[in-house]
Amino acid sequence: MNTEGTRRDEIINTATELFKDKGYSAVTMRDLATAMGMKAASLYNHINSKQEILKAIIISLAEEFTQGMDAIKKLDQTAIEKLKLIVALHVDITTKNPHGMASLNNDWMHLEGQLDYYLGLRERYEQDFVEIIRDGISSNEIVDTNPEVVMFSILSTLRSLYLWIPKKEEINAKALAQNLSEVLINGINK
Amino acid sequence: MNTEGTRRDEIINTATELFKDKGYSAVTMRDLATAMGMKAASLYNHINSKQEILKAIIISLAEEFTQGMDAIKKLDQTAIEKLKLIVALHVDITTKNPHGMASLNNDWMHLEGQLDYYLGLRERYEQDFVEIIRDGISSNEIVDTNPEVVMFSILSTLRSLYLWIPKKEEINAKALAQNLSEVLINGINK
DNA sequence: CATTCAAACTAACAAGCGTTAGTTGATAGC
DNA sequence: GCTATCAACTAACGCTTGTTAGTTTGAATG
Repeated sequence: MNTEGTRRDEIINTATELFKDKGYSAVTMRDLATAMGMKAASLYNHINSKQEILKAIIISLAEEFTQGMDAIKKLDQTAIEKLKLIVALHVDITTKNPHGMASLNNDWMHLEGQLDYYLGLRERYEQDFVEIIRDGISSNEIVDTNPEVVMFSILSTLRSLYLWIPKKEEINAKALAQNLSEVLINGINK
Repeated sequence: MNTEGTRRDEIINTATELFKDKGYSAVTMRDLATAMGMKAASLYNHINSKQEILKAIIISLAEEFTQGMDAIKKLDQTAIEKLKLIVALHVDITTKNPHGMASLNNDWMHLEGQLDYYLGLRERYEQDFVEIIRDGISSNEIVDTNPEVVMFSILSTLRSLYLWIPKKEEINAKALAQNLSEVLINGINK
């Protein structure tokens, strides 16, 4: 029963920073230790394994998305409105932790014990997403195209936000979400 | 002056396959050798280093994109028409080598000697891309939004195609490019 | 002052890494 | 049949990897 380790959190934050640059596999415990200003062995006073760090970064983010989607799909809203909320969800989570999103996107396959759990969350998320699009097509809100192509197109953009948000600090989350929704939903054709 | 090594090509193709699953850093020369049905040392009869394999995968793809963009930007066409050609370019290259596209997207930072060259090509590509969008806004073809947001949105989708194309064999390249252009340009709002 | 405790340290481990050197056996050209 | 070439092999190298064990330090608590 402690105050839940600030030192452990610092290690995880530093690791997140390093993982986004070179990926999980290319970052060594000695790299991480150097970045923390200590020796590699000392890291093990705070964490149990390298693997545990990756899990801490990825799983909490994945669960945050699942939770957000669960809330959105229960709402009594139009499909288009739900899509806008999904865009806002991604912008929000990514703004708070863009480097962690790099690991989520690129290093999930190096999860060992939690790989199946992660894949389950992801599949469920994509199913919920495509379901909202199908509803929108049925209700005549959304143009009648392949719903998987639509989801893929939107989700690819949202998943890449982590690459882009850190470069654009002038724009705030709300404005970006609105701008992005506009482009993704209404297109760019005049 | 030989027939330019089919065996070397097989190694590179096999490596491409392995890299897309686990990334460059997590694939060992012994993994690659096992997948080729030989011992690690034997690989060096055909290639000079692990690094050289990565370079062979990534640089040729990057140059193909540069070449495609150079051709498109010289054309006397509307901006929207040029965007459709860019979509087709990505669908085309990705369909021919989806696994290589995984390395291009995820392992470029592990290029050593050619990193600067690669980054130069990428920057030029993105500049050409955003220039086409700016032209489209000036000529009143494209809605007046932040051109970087537009480029980012489209390019993210195109760069993620490699994840998606291998799962959708029923759809052909031409139909996919058309479908995607429709969604990206005209949006999904009815 | 004595004790406790967190958080750093040194030293070392077995395993795995990319790569090199030198060798072998099969195939093709003279 | 001799020779050259190709593509595999065995054996080993020096280094790096994640991780463990045991120790030291300095600050807080009684």
